[in-house]
Amino acid sequence: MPKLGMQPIRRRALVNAAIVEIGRTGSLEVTVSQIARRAGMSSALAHHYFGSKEEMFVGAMRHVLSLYGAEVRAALAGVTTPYERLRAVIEASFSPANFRREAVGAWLNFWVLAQTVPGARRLLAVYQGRLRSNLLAGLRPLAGESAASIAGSLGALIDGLYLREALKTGEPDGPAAVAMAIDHLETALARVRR
Amino acid sequence: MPKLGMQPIRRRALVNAAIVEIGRTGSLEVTVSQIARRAGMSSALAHHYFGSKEEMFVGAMRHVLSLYGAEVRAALAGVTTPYERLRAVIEASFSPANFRREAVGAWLNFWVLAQTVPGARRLLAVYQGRLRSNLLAGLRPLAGESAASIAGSLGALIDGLYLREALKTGEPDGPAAVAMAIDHLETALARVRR
Amino acid sequence: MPKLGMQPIRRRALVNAAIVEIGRTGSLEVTVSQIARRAGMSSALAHHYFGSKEEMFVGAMRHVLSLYGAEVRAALAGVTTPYERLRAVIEASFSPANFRREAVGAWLNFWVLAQTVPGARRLLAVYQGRLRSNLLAGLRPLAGESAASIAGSLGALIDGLYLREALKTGEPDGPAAVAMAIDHLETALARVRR
Amino acid sequence: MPKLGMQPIRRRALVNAAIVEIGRTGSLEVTVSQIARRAGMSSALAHHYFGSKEEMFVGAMRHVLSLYGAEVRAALAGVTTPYERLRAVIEASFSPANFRREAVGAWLNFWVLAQTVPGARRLLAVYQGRLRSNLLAGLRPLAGESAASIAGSLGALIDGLYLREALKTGEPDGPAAVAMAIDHLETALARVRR
DNA sequence: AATGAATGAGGATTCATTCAT
DNA sequence: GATGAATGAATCCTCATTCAT
Repeated sequence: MPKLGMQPIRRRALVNAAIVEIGRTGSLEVTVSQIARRAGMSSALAHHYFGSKEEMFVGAMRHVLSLYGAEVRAALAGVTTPYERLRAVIEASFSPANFRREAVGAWLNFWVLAQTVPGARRLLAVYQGRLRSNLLAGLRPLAGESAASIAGSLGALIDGLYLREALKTGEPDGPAAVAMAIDHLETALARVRR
Repeated sequence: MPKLGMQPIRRRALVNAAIVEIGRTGSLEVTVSQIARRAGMSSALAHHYFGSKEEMFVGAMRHVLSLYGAEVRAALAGVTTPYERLRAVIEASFSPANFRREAVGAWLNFWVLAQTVPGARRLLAVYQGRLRSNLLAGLRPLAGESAASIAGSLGALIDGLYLREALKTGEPDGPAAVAMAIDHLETALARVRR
Repeated sequence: MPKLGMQPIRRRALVNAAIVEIGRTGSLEVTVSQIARRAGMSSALAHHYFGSKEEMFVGAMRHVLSLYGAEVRAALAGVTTPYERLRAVIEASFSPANFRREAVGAWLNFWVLAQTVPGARRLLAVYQGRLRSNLLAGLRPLAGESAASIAGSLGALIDGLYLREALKTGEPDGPAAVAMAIDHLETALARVRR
Repeated sequence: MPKLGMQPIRRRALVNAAIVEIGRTGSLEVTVSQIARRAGMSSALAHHYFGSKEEMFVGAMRHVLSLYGAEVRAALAGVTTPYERLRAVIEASFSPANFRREAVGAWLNFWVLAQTVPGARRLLAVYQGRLRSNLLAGLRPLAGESAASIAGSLGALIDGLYLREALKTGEPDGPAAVAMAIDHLETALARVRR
């Protein structure tokens, strides 16, 4: 009987390598060979486990999103008040696990991918939907009918902060981003309360 | 008797064609031949006038930014109060000329380009700098020492609104984007005033 | 306790699968994996039992020829007159066992294979030799010195009928082919007799 | 103004090279590079002028058929009696121009190609149709209602002679093939007349 | 000014084959 | 006996770029 169960190991290795390579070069113009080399295997094997370069990219995107999703879920676990919920969502967005150099660098490229590849588009829609509903859940008790509009601007602000981070040099500054988002949130809530 | 002054005409045609093609496909993976064909000339001529594909892309980016710059300048011409200045900057960002389907679709790709191509990076930095200083000029009289922070979040929000527009289907909704940015601005100012 | 005598079973399965796949696709551009899958085993096992793809093809060819040979032998068993012998050979050529869709589709490809692979060439030569000697054995008593020439044209006609069948759609029509070959034979004999 | 009118020259060179290579190796497993090299150009240029390997093959097939067609037309030009017409068709089939080593070697592969590629299938059908109608035109006056059946067997015989030639070593023997086909024809006609 | 002609370099993908288990 | 794992080698095709005219 042969060595078994390599598939998940290889796929994970490829997905990670893809994220690193995309993040490093800041571009989807990465060759399968590069990714495979970084993942420690031949490009033929990469195709064996993923079928195509595109599917590898979508797999990488899915992985980034699942990391993000896990982070959010974990942060929401210990939450009791609506405000805490909002804070948790925002902090998870800029947590060190997600707001890493590579991940942010890859993230921008995933937006581009979503313009072309339906699978990627779907994933992005799921992400946006979850972010929105998480924000709404926290905002409704605090902002009432203004919740939807605040969720919209807060979501756009978060995306914008990611975008700007992708262009900066040096490591991303998560706390600063959190501070800016929280400030936006509090300012909006303060106005509603009056 | 050679035709005179073809250069600017050809370059403009190519730049426009590049923007359309990038916007249409949502990707930088556009061939020089595609662009040249749309511009009504051979790909050899495209190279003659631009030297390389990359320079064509940078040219396209520069054109988009110069359109934006002109729009802003025009809007600022008739302005007297700081608040009007802020409003003008925001409205120019989402004016029909800039906030077109193609331009927005191309814009996201220019961010990606900036990760790889120094010339593109520089252009993007110039854009960000101008936006920031324009916002600051309007904010300082109204928000004092909070001006910098508000300029930061407002700029990020504007970028985020562009980003989100790139994924939506259908024509961009400029007025809605303006409304959201203005709302953010007024909320922030309201808080400072108290 | 290893399973005993798997080799002939596996080989037969592969040979049949190869014939089906070649016949089905009408081409030698069939992958070992396809054949192995149809034979219900891994491609590695296919190599274990056949050493190489080429040998599998030659094995498939040999099988088709041995089926044909058996058919001829059986038909010749109950034969008494030279004319019956000729008729038997012709009918065996277009018997339902040989003149099946797949077999005919594969057959054309075996001719191509024979251009490249010496083993296949030898097999084809053996087939042609047998056909010729079988025809001659029946023709000599009936046509004397014309036997050789009639055997030649009759053989070419049979091959031609196979060839044409390979391009037609729908199931091969054995009886029609037999009728045409018999007609050729009888016409030739009639002329000789006079 | 650039060098002009290369297209037909290049295409012809490629078509000839393809025929030679297919005939030489006796297989469609010929690389585009091989063909291009023999035609004296890069493989990229071959793709430029033909789009794909398959189209090159179909082009080669079309060329062989057009040569054959021209030969037949020329031979039919000086014909007056039905019998001369038949003789001309047969002789053209085995004329030195068509019955060359390479062309015959390639011919068998075109039959294989026709199993897979619709364009090739169509060409083959056209060839068969023309051959048949040419034979019928000569046979009807001589054989009346037997014309159809004789055309069928004569056509199959011609194809079979080609097929057999493809496997022989050494140069094809046109006259021998002609003799065999003519003999078949005359035998068939002799029988009808009685 | 303009373009058809031409190519080198590269890249995704496939596949026969080998090997460790 | 059997197979998942793995790869080297090859192949088609694309494309930015250059050049002669």
